[in-house]
Amino acid sequence: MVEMTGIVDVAARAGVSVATVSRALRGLPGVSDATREQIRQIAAELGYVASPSAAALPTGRTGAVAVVSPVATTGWYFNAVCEGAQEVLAANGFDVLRYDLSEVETNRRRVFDTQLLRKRVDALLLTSLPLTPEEVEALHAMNRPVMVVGPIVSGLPSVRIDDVEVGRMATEHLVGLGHREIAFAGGDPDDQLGFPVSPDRRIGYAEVLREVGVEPDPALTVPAKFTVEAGVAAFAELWARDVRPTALFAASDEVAMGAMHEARRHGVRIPEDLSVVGVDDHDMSWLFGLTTVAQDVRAEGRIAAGTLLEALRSGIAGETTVTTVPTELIVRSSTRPAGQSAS
Amino acid sequence: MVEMTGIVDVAARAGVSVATVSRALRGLPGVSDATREQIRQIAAELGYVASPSAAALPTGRTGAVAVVSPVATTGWYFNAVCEGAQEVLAANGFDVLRYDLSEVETNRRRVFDTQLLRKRVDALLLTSLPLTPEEVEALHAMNRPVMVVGPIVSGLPSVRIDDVEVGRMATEHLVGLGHREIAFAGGDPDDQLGFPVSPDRRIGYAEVLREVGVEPDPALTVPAKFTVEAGVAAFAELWARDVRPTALFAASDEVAMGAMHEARRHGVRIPEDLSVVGVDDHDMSWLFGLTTVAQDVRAEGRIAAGTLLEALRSGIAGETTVTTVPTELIVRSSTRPAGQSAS
DNA sequence: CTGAAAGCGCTTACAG
DNA sequence: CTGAAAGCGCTTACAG
Repeated sequence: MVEMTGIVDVAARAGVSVATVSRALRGLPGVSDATREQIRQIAAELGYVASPSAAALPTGRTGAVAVVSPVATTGWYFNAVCEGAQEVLAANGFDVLRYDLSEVETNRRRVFDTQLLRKRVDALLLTSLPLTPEEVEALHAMNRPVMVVGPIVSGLPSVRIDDVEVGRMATEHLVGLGHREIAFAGGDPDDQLGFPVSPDRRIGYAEVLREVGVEPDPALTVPAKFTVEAGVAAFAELWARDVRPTALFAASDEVAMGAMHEARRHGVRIPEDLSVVGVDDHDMSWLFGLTTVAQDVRAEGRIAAGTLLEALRSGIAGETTVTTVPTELIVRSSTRPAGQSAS
Repeated sequence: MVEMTGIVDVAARAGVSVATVSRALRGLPGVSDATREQIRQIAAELGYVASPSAAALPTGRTGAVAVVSPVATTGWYFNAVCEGAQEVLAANGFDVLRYDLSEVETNRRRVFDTQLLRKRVDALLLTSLPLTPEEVEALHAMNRPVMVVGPIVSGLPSVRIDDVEVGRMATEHLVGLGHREIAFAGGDPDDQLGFPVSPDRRIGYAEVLREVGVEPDPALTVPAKFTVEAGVAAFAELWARDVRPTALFAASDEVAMGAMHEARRHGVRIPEDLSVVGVDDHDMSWLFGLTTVAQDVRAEGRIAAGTLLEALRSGIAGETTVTTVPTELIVRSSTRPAGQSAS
């Protein structure tokens, strides 16, 4: 092992005890300004940095927070949350440990092994993760601040958007353009956990349709996870059902992108033959001219991280509050008034 | 602090010393099978997991590796590398700490503060990071395994693709289609560090052009960082120069996407008026029908992580070897023979 | 095969 | 304002 300057080196060089060095460097009271300044100088010269492992032992604080997300593949959304969180965490000297739950079984056990994670991080940030009641229980037992970004999870504080409202905004836009035969693509048929995001968006969609006197047609609803591939499959399914809606509300931009791609493959022009609205304002959505209900995912990550830091600082577990951040309709070129099929 | 079962609890319950528990659980020799099995059982019952911080102190091993990437914004590529790396790292029980170098000045200092990082992680994985000689020096001084994914960095082992060959493949494809006026978009004009990726791709491009008797025209080369926005700007620049190439080789798919978008805005049809080739096979490239020189970025991350684990396991610093992974041309609909402008 | 004990590098009452 | 000392939860020679 190469020389690693430790606290004793600094203490020796400064002619004080390690206790004083520890207090001085961490800004604790009870150190004269002169001494503190001198110690700082020496620490800087020596390039001394306290070992997080060593500091974690007596304090129980690791200086790290975990960001847990499902299936790495789903990509953009989770990375954006993580980027936002990481931004504020790093600025506050915290490390971030990323846990991706790809192989469902294995990794889930690992992540929610309270012992494991509790010894590793001071707080947890979960992104759009379906959780069982037992898992929520385990998280509480961890006795560490937890935030979830995405859905409301009973018993856990979260940062989210109003998904029903999202569904309303998208559908109102389409309805306002005169569309009445509007398909909905979203919802994971394999979801056993009642993950509410897509269902809520669908509720908003259904509400608005009924408000204009249209009963939502089950034949116009197709399931789709939050991926481009699911969007492709969703449109294919609609097409196979022989329904020909004039508009499509996709539960996410990625779903919308896939659906648009598949639609074009069938000779359906967008927006001439089909108007499409997505959700998220994915980084690439503007390239597709995609109209979307935008959310600031990175900001959500930042807010969640900030709340976590606050809880850590105050030592208070934090209320189980739900912070709802605003969304905004961004109209681009994938939507247009109904009945204008002839360009 | 809530009850955290520690090694003493397990030892007490098993009626053995903590030393034996430590050895048994880590699979070290010198423990009878019966004892080991019993200890395992008890540890499982109690949900005991060794504290990484506590274990790190005597061993100097944190069980974590850092994945360092520049500017979070550049997105896809770095996330893909990280996903690949994380996959193998997590499978081997390692945590991954992500460091994004967004605010250049500040974070760079932070990350390359050898003391800081050395006390935090056992190994380092750098993605496409321009490094100064001093930084390479600092990395060596850290005395920890380091791998870089992307460019060859003198003195550091890396996993990369043959960028000159990439340039050749893309250009040969276009030349083979009969194109001779081929633009190149790539290279960061602000780069002070001689980051070789784009320049190498350009070398391959120039080589192939010369081989068919065409002297590369400086007017057909425009700078572009690896972003969609840069691609937009690059095409705009070409357009402003009043050059009208029949094909464009973009240094990355994101650049290509931006360029295609801007081209269409100017009424340039793809591929009728302009053939476009990118590099990477970005997750979304197929949606654009983009012809590209594909690389398996996640695999590169996996390989780099595997090498790191091997170095950690063997204790050997590892050769400064360069692993070159293959690339493959994927032809889609953004390229077509020259001179077929009339559709 | 197993244990007692020192030590890893910090932090934190407790004294002074 | 400052220091001596115990302790955080492990690992690892060293004995036996």
